[in-house]
Amino acid sequence: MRIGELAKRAGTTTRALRFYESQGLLEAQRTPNGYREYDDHDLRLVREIQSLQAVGMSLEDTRPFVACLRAGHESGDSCPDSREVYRRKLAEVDACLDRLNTVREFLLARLAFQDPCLVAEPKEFQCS
Amino acid sequence: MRIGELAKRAGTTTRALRFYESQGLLEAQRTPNGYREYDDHDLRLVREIQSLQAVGMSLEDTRPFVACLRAGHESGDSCPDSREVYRRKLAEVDACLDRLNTVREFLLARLAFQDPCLVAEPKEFQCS
DNA sequence: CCTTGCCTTGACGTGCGCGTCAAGGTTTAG
DNA sequence: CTAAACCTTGACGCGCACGTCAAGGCAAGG
Repeated sequence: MRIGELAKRAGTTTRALRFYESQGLLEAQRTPNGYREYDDHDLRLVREIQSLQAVGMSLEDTRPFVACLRAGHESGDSCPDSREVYRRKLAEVDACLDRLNTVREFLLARLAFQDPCLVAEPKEFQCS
Repeated sequence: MRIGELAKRAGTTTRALRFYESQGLLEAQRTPNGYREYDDHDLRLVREIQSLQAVGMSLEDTRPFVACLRAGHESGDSCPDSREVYRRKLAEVDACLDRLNTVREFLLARLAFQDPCLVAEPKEFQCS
């Protein structure tokens, strides 16, 4: 399939696919006229990238997963480097959760302090 | 005081202060030679901006607080617009917390699935 | 032959909060 | 007189993941 169809199947854009290629994440065969030609394996790679991005990973983070699939593994996360990314990301997420909880408490305290009626009517917190 | 001293007192840079001015967040008197001249009230404004940024607010978010202080209020969050920003930010934080918790569970599930020994030795989760 | 719709590379734009020169003017210490 | 340490405006850079145009080549339908 050509780049337009791959984009359609993966639910992305041709621009994104060309960008992945420029970053060395995706390779493509070329037809005699210079068009990129992809197969189902490439679609698999793109979907791997997308699902990882969906959980907040950068394109750099996806490299080990793509390499793992390229190496012939069934899933992109069955290689040590990929799992290391998982662990690092988990640590980042935990740190972010801690921070956000602190921020949340700060905001709640400020709102409560400034607007005592909200303490009496916590309904405001749920509906807006 | 001039811009360098204000920056030093606030623990920021002259570039940041000039940027705030370009965004209409900070105003400055000018001495005859064109130098910016600030007073303690301006230092207060800068500190307000910084403390809000520290909890993840954008410069746009800080506008109502600055305006509130300019209007003569004791604290920047004693005006309706400021409290509205607090509430909006709280909603964003809550949404972000939900999302991060989902991501966290995804990562934990993946790590557990791929690396069963981590289930037996959760020590890995704490020390790296 | 012409239009339509695909494809190519290249290059600049986006948002945000400044950092980092560039090229100069001012003030103060020695 | 000169050097150091301030100050001024202006303009480009950064990171990230592309979006968006530009200018053109290729293939198929009518």
